[in-house]
Amino acid sequence: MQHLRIVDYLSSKLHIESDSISTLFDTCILKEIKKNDFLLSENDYCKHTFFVEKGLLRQYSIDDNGKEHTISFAPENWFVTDRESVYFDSPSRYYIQALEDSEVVLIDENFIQLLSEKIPSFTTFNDRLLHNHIRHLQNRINLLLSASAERRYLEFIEMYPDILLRVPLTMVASYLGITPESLSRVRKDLARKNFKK
Amino acid sequence: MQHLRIVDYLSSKLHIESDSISTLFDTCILKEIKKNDFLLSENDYCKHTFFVEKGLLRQYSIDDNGKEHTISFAPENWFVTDRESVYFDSPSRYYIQALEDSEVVLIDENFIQLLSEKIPSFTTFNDRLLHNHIRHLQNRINLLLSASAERRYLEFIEMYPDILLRVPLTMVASYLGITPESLSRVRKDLARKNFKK
DNA sequence: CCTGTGCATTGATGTATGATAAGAAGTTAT
DNA sequence: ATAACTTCTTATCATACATCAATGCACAGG
Repeated sequence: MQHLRIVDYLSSKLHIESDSISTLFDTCILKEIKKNDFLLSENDYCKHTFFVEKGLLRQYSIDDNGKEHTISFAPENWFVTDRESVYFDSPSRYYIQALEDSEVVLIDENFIQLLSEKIPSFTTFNDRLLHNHIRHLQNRINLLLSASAERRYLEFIEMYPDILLRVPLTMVASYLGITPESLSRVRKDLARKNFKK
Repeated sequence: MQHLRIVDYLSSKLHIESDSISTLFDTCILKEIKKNDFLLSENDYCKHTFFVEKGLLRQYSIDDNGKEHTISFAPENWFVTDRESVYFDSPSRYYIQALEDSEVVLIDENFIQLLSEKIPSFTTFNDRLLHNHIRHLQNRINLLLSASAERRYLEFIEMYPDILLRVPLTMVASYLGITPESLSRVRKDLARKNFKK
């Protein structure tokens, strides 16, 4: 099998030799997906965690008025999944779509089980992932409760400067909870302020 | 030691006899705290998970303008903590305060370790708690992104009918991300609509 | 009993953001 | 190269929600 980024990623995070885990991934499925194709749709039962080898994914919901709301972006070396659907075996409320031609490693519960057995530190790492996720979600809630559109945008570019350059502003707006038009105005204001200084 | 709700709670969740875990809690600290007192303040390092035996707690942040934003409410039989601070050993951005005279069990990392060793199913339970937390946070983000103040309020009363009756509306408003005045108007509108029907 | 304090409500007014529409600029397909 | 899309911006108008200020109530403490 070809060389996988996830092997390097895990070997660095788990502080182990990449050789020692490389073979574990021989059975893993590497899936290529074209721009705009879906890995998950609403009402699907999500069965995998996706690790992004290449490309960029977006997770989003669609509300009663047909509007999209971005839950997260996932570039290279990121995990993305609908934990609610996987863990509680419930129909998903989200879509996961490729924003660029991408490659993902499909990781199911059995494989997680395998990793946990073969690599003792993997359990700890997994736990860390969960806590990181919680930290991130809680921080985002706090921002949505307390910060203006402008401040949220500024935090976004600070946190994800790379992503800003790869996705349409429409989707950034839907991540921030505002319309594309509002984001356009926010950017205009910021540009003006920076010019004045 | 007196009888603890957390023992019943865990014995029911873990499907084990309460007698078999009761003694584990002999070393646990049961703390009484008065209304308006704090279990955690901003910049503290949170060292415990709190289990609410009695009373009601609130977790909230204060923004740059001095406004409070409620992160969560915790009534009897709930766990509350700042996972970010505990897990990543970082100064907390939140306050945890008693809204009523309360009693909480203090659970530190050592005790979690002990429970994991003595009760095999506890690890699974703990994992479930984390996933539940994530599910809850993600759903809330989705609501903040997509729903009006009215809809968020309706979801709140559906989800936490009991809490609505125990906390000032000001705090409900700060949970929903609106001002008390706006909440008052939302409620007025709803009352009018229901009357018309 | 009075008085202070906190909470909810209401009205008047202000503002940030939404809705709609249209055009400019960049991108993709034929 | 032209057409057909997307994306982004701008303008106008509309609205949800915020802000500010005042009032009424309930209730706790002296």
